[in-house]
Amino acid sequence: MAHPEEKITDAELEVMEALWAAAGPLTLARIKSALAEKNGDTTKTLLRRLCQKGAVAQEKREVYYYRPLVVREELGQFRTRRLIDKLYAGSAKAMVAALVENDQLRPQEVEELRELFQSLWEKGEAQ
Amino acid sequence: MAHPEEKITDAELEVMEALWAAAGPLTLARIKSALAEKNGDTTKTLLRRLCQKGAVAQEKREVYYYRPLVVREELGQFRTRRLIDKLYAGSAKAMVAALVENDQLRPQEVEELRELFQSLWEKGEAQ
DNA sequence: AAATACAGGTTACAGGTGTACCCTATAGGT
DNA sequence: ACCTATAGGGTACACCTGTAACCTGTATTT
Repeated sequence: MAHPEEKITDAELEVMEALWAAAGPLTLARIKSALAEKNGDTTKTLLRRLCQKGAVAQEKREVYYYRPLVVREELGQFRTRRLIDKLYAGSAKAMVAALVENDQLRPQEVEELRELFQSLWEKGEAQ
Repeated sequence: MAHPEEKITDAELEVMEALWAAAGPLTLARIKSALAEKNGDTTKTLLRRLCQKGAVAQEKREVYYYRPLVVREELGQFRTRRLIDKLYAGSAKAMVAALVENDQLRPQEVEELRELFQSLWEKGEAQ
């Protein structure tokens, strides 16, 4: 699959979270316990689908080990971009402004972002 | 439906866009031409589903007029919050930082956001 | 050894989603 | 008056998604 990011569903994302959270490849047993799933068969299905989609690789040892092929940050970027395009007319700034407008940022975060944009801007001015 | 925002699909969103873009309620004919749809029947289905979901209201005159019940900005906020929770560990700041990191903001926008956060911060310091 | 647990592989199945067809009545064009 | 387009209402259908059952062979427990 060219862009596995596009196709990862909500339930599949939970499995990806387990894989991302781990230091290395995980067995099915580890994934299931990480997810504390009632019926582990569901996890098996999700893993199979993720492999089909190219979002996860399986490595055969005594037992299969699973490893994420999609990077969490890239998925975040992809989803964010898509959201901006669909609901903020393509303007990332519009989304950030809406976050401010809707009080989604704590004072502490406002302060940190102020510093971030300040230093970014100084860098821009410098050249 | 309690939260129609949760359930609006991609295809349905196109119809919502047409309704949001208009000044007032639209007829099916107007919506179809706004969407320039090959097969207008699909739009009929989407409109019907949106009405069922409580995202759109129909008003009977000589012919039905359709009006959005979901507000674009609220849908944006809802989707954004969900994305932040799922892929940025609930931190809006992390998402904004990622936008910066991934060069999703034009210099002009950086400047505007710098001013925005600067004035926000000054307001915060003031009290 | 018998019983249990479970990985790997396959199949199932209900509900959601995108896309579309059919039918009927009516309105507008010729 | 007749033809054509189409709104409104219903139905269809393949694919996706969440959830899970079944089977078989092997490994672990008792």
